Amino acid sequence: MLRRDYPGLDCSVAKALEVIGERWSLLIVRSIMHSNRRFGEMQESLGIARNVLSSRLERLVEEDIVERRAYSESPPRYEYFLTEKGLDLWPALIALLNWGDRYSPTPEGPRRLIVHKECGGTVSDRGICERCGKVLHARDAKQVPGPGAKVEAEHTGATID
Amino acid sequence: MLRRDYPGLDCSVAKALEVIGERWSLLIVRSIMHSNRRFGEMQESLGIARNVLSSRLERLVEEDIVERRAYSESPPRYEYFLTEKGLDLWPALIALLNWGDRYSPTPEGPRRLIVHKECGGTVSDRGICERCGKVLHARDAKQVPGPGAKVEAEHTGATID
DNA sequence: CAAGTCGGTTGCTTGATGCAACCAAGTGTG
DNA sequence: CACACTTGGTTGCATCAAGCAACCGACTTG
Repeated sequence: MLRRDYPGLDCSVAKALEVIGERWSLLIVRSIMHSNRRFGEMQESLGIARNVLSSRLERLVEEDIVERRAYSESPPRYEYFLTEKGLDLWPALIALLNWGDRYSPTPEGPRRLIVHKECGGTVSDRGICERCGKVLHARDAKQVPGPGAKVEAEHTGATID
Repeated sequence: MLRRDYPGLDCSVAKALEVIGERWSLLIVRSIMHSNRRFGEMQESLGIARNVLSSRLERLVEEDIVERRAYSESPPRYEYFLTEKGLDLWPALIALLNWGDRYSPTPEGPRRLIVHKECGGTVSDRGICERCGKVLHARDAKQVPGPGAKVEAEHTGATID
């Protein structure tokens, strides 16, 4: 996106999009949710330009959506984790994922299935377990490959720690 | 956004963002949901450049998210409506709205409240009525100004027809 | 009959994105 | 001990999208 702000718009959707509405931002959040924590992993799995990934991560850290932690001092090496604010984007991602599944389907079926870790039930577009009925959050669910997944699909079975 | 596609990404979130992830697209959908149906209304309420609005609407019509109907033959005048596919973006918008409210709050409280038309209950971030517990869709809810709304807030009390 | 309305389009400038090359500080390999 | 490789970026450049203002065509209103 060009300017990331929507000046004068008194709207919480606009406020949200000012922060995560830039191209790639939500996909980076999703990628970290799927346990791609390192710069190179994200770059490769998303196919994003390195300079753009760098600037997006910087912004996401500024906005307290992502946390950057060193796992090695020398040479300096970093991993990126979602904060609570970042994890709270899960319902929006689930809603978008379901919309994408419904309207850009693969012939074989959903690319991914979201399941409730505790009971194994599938998760609805509202992030609710269809078996036990609980309203779930990011940590309660995991992703498993669905019938429409490509074989070389990135990082299957990921979970949030 | 520059290129609107995310080539090689086997992910329904990416598929969704290819369609509605460009800057302004979701806000245009939201604007039509709030009964801004005409070019000039949307342009003014969003503060978007006219050429950009024009190209976004064209794309949204192509993608069958928005429908363009003439309400006058001569001079040709048009109104834009959401299709079912467009209305199905409601859960994602609600999720983003709630996230925006939580993390970019006004001191006074939410800018907007979403209420269930039928029973008047407030609607949760999952699009569920907090009074009667029903899972709602776009047509079941309406928006009313909340305590954090600016006085000149656009089009209050809008509903979906 | 001049000014306003509506729904755009055109041209120009600015700025974001994509791509490839480069860099720095290590580590592993013969 | 030299040389390639890994990781996590930065830099420079070309291209494409967004913002802005002006214009336009077909009416309608005063």
